[in-house]
Amino acid sequence: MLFSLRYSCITATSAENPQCISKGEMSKGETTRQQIIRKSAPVFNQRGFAGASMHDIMQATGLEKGGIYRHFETKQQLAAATFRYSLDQAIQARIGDIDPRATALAQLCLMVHAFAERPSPVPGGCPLMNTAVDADDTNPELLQLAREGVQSWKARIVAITCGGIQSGHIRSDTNPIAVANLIISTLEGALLLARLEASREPLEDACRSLTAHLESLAAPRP
Amino acid sequence: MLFSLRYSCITATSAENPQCISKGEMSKGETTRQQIIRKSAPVFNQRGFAGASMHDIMQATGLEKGGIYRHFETKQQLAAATFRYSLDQAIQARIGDIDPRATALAQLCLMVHAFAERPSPVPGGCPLMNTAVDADDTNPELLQLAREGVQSWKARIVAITCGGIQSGHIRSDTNPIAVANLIISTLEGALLLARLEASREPLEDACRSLTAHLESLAAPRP
Amino acid sequence: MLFSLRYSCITATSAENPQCISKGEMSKGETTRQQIIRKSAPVFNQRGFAGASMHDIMQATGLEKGGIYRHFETKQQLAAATFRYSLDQAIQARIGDIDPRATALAQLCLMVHAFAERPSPVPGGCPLMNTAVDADDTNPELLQLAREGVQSWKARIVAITCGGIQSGHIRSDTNPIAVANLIISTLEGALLLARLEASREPLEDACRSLTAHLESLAAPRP
Amino acid sequence: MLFSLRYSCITATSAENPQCISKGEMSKGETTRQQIIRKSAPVFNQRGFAGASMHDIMQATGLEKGGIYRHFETKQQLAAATFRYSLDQAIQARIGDIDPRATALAQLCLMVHAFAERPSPVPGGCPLMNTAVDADDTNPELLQLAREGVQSWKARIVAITCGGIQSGHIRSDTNPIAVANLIISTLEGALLLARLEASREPLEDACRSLTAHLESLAAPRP
DNA sequence: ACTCACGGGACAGCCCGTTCTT
DNA sequence: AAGAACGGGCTGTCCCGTGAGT
Repeated sequence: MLFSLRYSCITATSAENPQCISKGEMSKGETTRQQIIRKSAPVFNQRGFAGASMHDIMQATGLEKGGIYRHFETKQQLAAATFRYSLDQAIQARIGDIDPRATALAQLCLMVHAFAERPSPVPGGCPLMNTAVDADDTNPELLQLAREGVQSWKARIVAITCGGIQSGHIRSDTNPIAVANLIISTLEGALLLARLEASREPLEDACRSLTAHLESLAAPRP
Repeated sequence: MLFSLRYSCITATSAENPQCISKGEMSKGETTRQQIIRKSAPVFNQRGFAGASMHDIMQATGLEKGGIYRHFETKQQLAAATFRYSLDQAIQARIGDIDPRATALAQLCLMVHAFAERPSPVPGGCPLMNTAVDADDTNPELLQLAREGVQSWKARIVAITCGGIQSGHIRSDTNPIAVANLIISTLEGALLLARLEASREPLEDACRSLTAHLESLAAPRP
Repeated sequence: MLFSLRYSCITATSAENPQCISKGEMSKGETTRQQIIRKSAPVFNQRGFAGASMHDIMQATGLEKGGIYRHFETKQQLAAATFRYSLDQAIQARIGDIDPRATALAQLCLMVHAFAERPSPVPGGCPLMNTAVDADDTNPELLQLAREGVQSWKARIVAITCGGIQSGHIRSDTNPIAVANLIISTLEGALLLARLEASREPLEDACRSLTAHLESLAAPRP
Repeated sequence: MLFSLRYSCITATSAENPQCISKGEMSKGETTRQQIIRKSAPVFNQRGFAGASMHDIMQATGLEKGGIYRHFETKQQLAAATFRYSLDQAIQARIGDIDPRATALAQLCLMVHAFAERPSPVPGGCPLMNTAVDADDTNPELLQLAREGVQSWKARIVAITCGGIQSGHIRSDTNPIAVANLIISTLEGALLLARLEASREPLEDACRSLTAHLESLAAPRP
């Protein structure tokens, strides 16, 4: 409840032209724009803002510079759009199919498992971590987007936890924010480790640990 | 025991010319080289390899290009040296003063607390995470260094845990690697969150959670 | 007499489609074409050929590029058309209302005063000087137009002077071409000075000097 | 006297590193810098700021971009330096050898003749006129330089005229500023005409007219 | 008749690295 | 050992012009 506003805000910023998607109709230019974003997303996600050149974007999209710059005024704007897209994709892949009618703990467990099991839909790893690290100290705009992204994710977890407390499934002495911090920290950290070691093991360990922790939050049956 | 070899390996790679340091004597050139590394480290750590220009390095070091390229053949080599330096600094700051005669659990707890409480000695955040994210997909050499860094850290935790099991302070059914994965994952993830939110809260939550987890590993008194 | 041909030639080249104007009817396309010229003229006059981009023209006209290129094959052609328009405007503003039945000297004085007192109807200063300076060494076509423009202006002065000589109002030992050269030189130079100093003073000085000079050309009463 | 300050100011700004020239010794870089200015001056003077590309400068100087941008931070700075050089050259060529001990009127006549007879030492015409027209409405910095240039020229004429009045050679009711305005206007305008017509005639006419005017300023012998 | 979309090349400026000089 | 000077190449961006679509 407390965070519903913030959460809705992220969906608004991350969805590119939702009305077009819902209508299923797009103008020629809008289609191209979406294609550019889709094709550019891996480039930025893998190489970072400074490491991705417009030449790379040209190759990835198959368009010439003139064609790209018609749809985005600057590389910065393109990077921002691709980040929103990448984040949106990552969110959809991980929490898109969580049943809101399930128990709060079940929802959280599902979120953790989905995160641990499904690789990032956009090549290059978690866009949130990538952008946070890449943009820190150099690109305030992108950093702000990453900030908003993580806050909305956090808000989502807090909202579910609060719901669980209210419905009596989660112990009332639980701190929702600490739960969110722990889940996100452990998952993102495990992702980093898994990337470096090229192994799924850290993710599985994180998943196990978080699941155990979540179960310990269950309210005792009356 | 199992990991002692690897651990010693990291100290070898991360320490720049330890014999010089121990001797306390350095040639003029070597001093300059160390200065370049020390002054460049924050630049690479904050902006990444592609984002840090030689012009930035020149400003940071106060040297002209010729002066820098006398000591490093390429930007790549300089970046590698600064990464080794940054990582070494980070390790020393966090686990340098851990008493090897303390209990295994005490050592691990101290490590966790030191990590959570002391900021990175090199500005720009954890060099391990930064380099892992920055070098992934673009710079195999730096990526390999980050890989070695995290593996040596992991080996250190595993070694302590194994020691605790052997000495009977840690439950024998404990998986040392899972412990290492969890510690590193949670701490690094919390660091990322803390950076994005500009708050120490995530780190404190991670510290609390890890401490509780470590205490649960204590072997029951006979 | 001698220059009447040349003078009529300038009106032909500088007037855009005079037959349409006389008829008072224009097709849609022709109207648009005229609008483009009218709106683009200040841009070219202020920034020069190389300095005026098609983007500037688009903003000034409110049309897209395609809409402009329908009416002009190249930027060069558009620039030529706008120059002709600007020059025509400037001429009309300065000598449009000179009564051909007045004395030759009166006509010349009026011309001088009109030039000194009325600013260029197209923003950016005298299109003749602008184009001459801008096109010299780089744009032969525009340079030729400027050449024709100044020659026709000169021809006009020469014609009036010759008329004055024939009618006995101007001393017969007067060199009409030198008169034209002096008038044009002094006025254009004063315009340049006035622009640089943002002051009307140079123009007034020039006007005074030319008036005095013209009066000295009056034939002595018999 | 009144304008001596202003006049000295222009010589200060227009002379590039006068101490080096006087000493006759220049470092390698300074020599290159002077060469760049000397070779670039005609390019800017002929094509204008927007019309002159760095590629043109490269061809003219025989240097690569890196070599040029070492000495000038931006194209703008290079253009400013070349303008100062061009103006200085033009001034030296026209009034450099005027004997300050001659009569005021003689000095002015010599100046007029020198201007009319000697072509601009830097190809492309009078840098003052070129820059004034080119920079107006687009380049305030260059415009300001042109402004200062013309003001210093004017100040020079005014100073000579004042000297003539004080020494009794010039009629005391003469307005020095009007004299300066007329001389500059007529000469610059004639230059424009001469350029357009590719003829020296307008310059000769201007010279004749100005000479006559100057003679009319002579104070009557007592 | 005009907008939208795109191509390909040119622009100023910055990049990393090398060489010459001191 | 360090600085000064220079070379090419690459960057993001803007350029003029064309053609499909409405």
